[in-house]
Amino acid sequence: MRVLFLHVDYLEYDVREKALKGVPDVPQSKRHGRIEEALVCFISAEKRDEANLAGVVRAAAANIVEIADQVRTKRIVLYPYAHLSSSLAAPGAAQELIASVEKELVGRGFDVHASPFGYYKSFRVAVKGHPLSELSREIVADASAEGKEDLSTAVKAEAKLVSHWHILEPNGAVHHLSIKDGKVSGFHFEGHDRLRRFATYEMAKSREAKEEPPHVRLMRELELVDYEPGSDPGNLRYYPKGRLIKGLLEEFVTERLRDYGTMEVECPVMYDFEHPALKSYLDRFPARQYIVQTPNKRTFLRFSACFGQFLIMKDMVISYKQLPLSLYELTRYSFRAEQRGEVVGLRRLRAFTMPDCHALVSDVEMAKEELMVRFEVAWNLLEDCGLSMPDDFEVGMRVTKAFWDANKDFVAAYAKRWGKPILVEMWSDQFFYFVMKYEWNFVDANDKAAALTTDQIDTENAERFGITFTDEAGKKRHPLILHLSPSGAVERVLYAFLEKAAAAAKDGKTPMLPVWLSPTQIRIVPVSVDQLEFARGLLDRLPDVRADLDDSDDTLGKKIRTAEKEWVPYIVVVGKKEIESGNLNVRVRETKEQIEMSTDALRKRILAETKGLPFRRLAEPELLSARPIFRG
RNA sequence: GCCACCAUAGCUCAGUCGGUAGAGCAGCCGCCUUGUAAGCGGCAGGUCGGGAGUUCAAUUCUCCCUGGUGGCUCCA
Repeated sequence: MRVLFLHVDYLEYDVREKALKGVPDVPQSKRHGRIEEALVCFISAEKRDEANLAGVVRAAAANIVEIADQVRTKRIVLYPYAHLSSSLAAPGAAQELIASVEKELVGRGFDVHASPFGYYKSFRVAVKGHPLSELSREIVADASAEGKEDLSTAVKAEAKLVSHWHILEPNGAVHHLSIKDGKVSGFHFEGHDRLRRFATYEMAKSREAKEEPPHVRLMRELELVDYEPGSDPGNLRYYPKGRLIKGLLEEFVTERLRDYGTMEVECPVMYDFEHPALKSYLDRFPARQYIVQTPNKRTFLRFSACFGQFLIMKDMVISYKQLPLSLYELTRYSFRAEQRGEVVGLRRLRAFTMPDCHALVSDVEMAKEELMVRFEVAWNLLEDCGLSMPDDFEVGMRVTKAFWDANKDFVAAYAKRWGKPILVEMWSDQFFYFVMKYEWNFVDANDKAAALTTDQIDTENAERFGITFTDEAGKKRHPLILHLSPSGAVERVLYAFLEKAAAAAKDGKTPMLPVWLSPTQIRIVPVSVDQLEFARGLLDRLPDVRADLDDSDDTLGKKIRTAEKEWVPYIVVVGKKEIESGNLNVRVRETKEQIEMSTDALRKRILAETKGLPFRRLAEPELLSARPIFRG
């Protein structure tokens, strides 16, 4: 069946003479019609429709309802129109079909007019002209039915996957969880409120009406990151201060991975859809990629560093003596065409920066051992960069039943090392390429969980990509692959810092970033212009920290306020007293106290606080008067 | 992707029952030269997100699009 849709101001027709013999006479009262504000459907029923009239009626009604909803009209005109197809259905079938569609639509509450079938008619029509006002569709019963069938095959397969939820305590105790009316039971969550919220988030998947996550306002107010309407949703712009913070995090994570002993590589961001090794990997997730048309092939943008590194690994010659062996890349970016409604702030992006480190191991024993080595790398990394371990996170561990049964000791040891109860999801079958994975989830004020650190034991991809190593016996074997993102997406680390600061502010504490990430570490504020020159001299004595100078002619109170709004951790006020004494009056954000110390003592204090962490100079000019505003 | 809501100055917002708009902050100029979160005065600043429709007239009403927010769905 073919349908031409017109959204009209009016349609007016006059019935002329019969086009088909044997159609019933039309009474004089029905020989003229005028319908206003309607969706007009010119319909041609086709030969193939006769095979499945009911299916076509259902599909047609669904299409018409969809478009009527879009143009927001309840009035529909069905206008038999034979000229859309060269393979028409028999008149009887066509008539029956249109009548059934009419009945179906009336049943759904639409105001339906059907113009007479089998007559020549003259008509006048006024089409609205907006983009949806003219559409044509080819409606096939089987196609829509088949489409549903395909979808449900995948859905069915996934539905077969049975999840069992548990809480695993550090002492090894296991508690089965169940959920009823959105309430999780089976474990006493006293003292573990965030774990309860995380478990509820994972199991119930339902959330109360909440507001915008606080980090979205903060990331813009602090002139760190912003939306970029000129790109695609989830592709952000970073202002100098945001780039500074992100760059420091990137350097830090990469440095820690090098210390761990990985080998850094760099891979393309786009890959050939038709590459045989990628095809089967991708087939399960066809809708999620960004597509790029190159001059001669269709490619997709990488969603992680996985296959870039796998493609290197499959060409490598590897001995068992070299295992465990790992490759690393900080992807800038990984691209995922996430659903529109899911993209928000720094929590869920379409382009994000992810450290990704894949290790080859010979067997499960080595996998478990190496996974815990990497556990410590990730733990120390997060702790040293300023997050609280394990307080700021909740573990979600996913295992197959087979892995759980065979490695109970290992899983229990993991919970013991973590030091507080963890959530375990157990799957009846291996549905994904891994037998075990864990994530460290940050649970924000809106009870949304975002996974940061994650590691997985992958049993499938070495074979899929043809990655091998030679074992002691001289035989080629497929290794297992660990997939570690030691910090998770760098953007999410910043998200966690901002959400943490917002939560602190809500508790009446002063929100701030760790000193090593603060865009300005020291703000020098002269009491009046008389101290400007002295203040400039101080900048020279603070070469290896981020110190800047408020040289505006605002009042002292105003300059303090400006610095506080920027979350500057140390504010130095210089007036006559300080010039005389040579000591500085330092306002410490964290403790809200004012202390007196020498310039060098302050410098050393900051160097001590940021020891072992990367340093970058100021992202903007050191004189505030020389700085543009990126966002009011 | 679906449903709902939102989009007015750089920022936060008010307003126009259809006759093209206003405040505070920020900016600029001037005065003040300041002791720990907003000194005073003046000036400038808007295709009221974009396109189309209705209308003598649209920022206002209608439709579409874009961007954002919440929920759903999703989350390798």
